Amino acid sequence: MPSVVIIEDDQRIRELVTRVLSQKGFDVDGASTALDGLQKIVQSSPDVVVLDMGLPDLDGADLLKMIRAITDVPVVVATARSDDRDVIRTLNAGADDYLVKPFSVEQLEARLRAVLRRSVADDSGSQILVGDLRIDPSARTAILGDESLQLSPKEFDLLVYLAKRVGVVVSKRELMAEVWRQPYGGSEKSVDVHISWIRKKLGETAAEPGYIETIHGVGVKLVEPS
Amino acid sequence: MPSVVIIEDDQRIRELVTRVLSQKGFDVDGASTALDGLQKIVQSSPDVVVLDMGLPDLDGADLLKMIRAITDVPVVVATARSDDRDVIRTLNAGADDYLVKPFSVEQLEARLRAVLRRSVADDSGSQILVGDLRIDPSARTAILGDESLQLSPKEFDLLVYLAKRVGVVVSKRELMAEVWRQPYGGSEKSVDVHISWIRKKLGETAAEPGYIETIHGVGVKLVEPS
DNA sequence: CATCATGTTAAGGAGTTGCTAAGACGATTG
DNA sequence: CAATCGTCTTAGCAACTCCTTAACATGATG
Repeated sequence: MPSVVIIEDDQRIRELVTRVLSQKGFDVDGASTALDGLQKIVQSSPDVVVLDMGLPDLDGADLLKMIRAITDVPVVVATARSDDRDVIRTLNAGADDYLVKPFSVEQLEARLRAVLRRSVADDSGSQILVGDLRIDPSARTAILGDESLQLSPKEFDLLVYLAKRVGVVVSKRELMAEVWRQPYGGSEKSVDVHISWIRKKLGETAAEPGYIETIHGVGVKLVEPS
Repeated sequence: MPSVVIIEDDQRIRELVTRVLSQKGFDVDGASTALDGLQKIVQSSPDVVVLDMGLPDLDGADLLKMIRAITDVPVVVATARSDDRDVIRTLNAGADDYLVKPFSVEQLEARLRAVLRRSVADDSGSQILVGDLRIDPSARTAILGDESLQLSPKEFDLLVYLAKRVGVVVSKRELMAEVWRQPYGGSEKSVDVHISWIRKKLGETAAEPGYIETIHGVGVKLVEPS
């Protein structure tokens, strides 16, 4: 079930959209202010965001920039102005699609589904090689030597994130933000546990590191084993 | 001209700081609420942010995390509490420096310039070479000849700080402020101990210096061994 | 030579990490 | 609709690392 956060100050519109989209099989969360919306996005990592540009407390373009800075979540913008330059500027600011008010909920649904389809498809990239480790992000496979590794989703994402930065120390904070998509709040203990699991599957331990090295008080890095 | 965003709800303090810092050559932008502050940060990408932790509309720590999630802009935090654990928690939450209220604008200016200096010097891209010593800040590795050095976090940070200023004498006070992040008091004895440990790992002593030289009564410097 | 700054080592405690196990949660299946 | 499976999170404890402090030694300075 795709999840949506809708940021819209007009209560009637918000409730209407929420009700109809819920019926259509979306998991909808509403916010009436920019700050509330930001928080909800961070907390629930929705699949798509609907953003009204005419919020009373903050310029819509600024909020869009903030959202873009935090996540790559697709954003569908609803605007009252139909000005061409405005639309272009909005799309340049990082919106994935737009709607001109007043819009029907059916229109909105169509846009949402289009955006969701697009975001599923866009996984590009080639293989990553580190030592005897071969990782294919788009196929979601990891092969060590000639043995295929059975990694859980999070384990795989974590390994890919490290593999894209071979030799560079990455902090747990960064991992929470980038892999877990929880820029704040989240406990960083999960990182330790997942690292431990990956190490086990790679046939190594923290005491006898091969690919994954811990830098005490700083983070971890993936390296070619020596 | 360095630009500053100051987030502070007390109008008198905000205006005072704004006026004085403007005279000193800063481009100052004030915000009285968390949301306004976030907006200004996104809009103007300042060189540094001054954040009062005692905002009425949002917990300071939360706002700090949000700022951290959005940008890497340095943040100097002003707090009313001088509690040690509090300070530590604040720095861990991503603050780059802190001030205890009430503070003079001169103190603030000094902290700002320190932070700015740090972020300019933060050329973390490349390696640093001194004699047979090769230091890579992003991988957090230090190699002497062909032997990898096992340095603790503080030892590494200290060595990097010295290595970025080869041949320049650095005082212990400066090291306490810049490496230990304790601009005020604080025993400087730890510096001696850490220097000693680094020397040992570099295979030298104070009596037979190689890379690290002491200038009695002044400080230490890193040099190419002769 | 008296005094002060620095050098070095050792020990304690605070904090971090590693790893196992148990619960929570959702998806899948019979 | 219950049972099962896979996954993620949390809790907890052991092991470990690191930093500080203290204490004493050594060296510099006037």
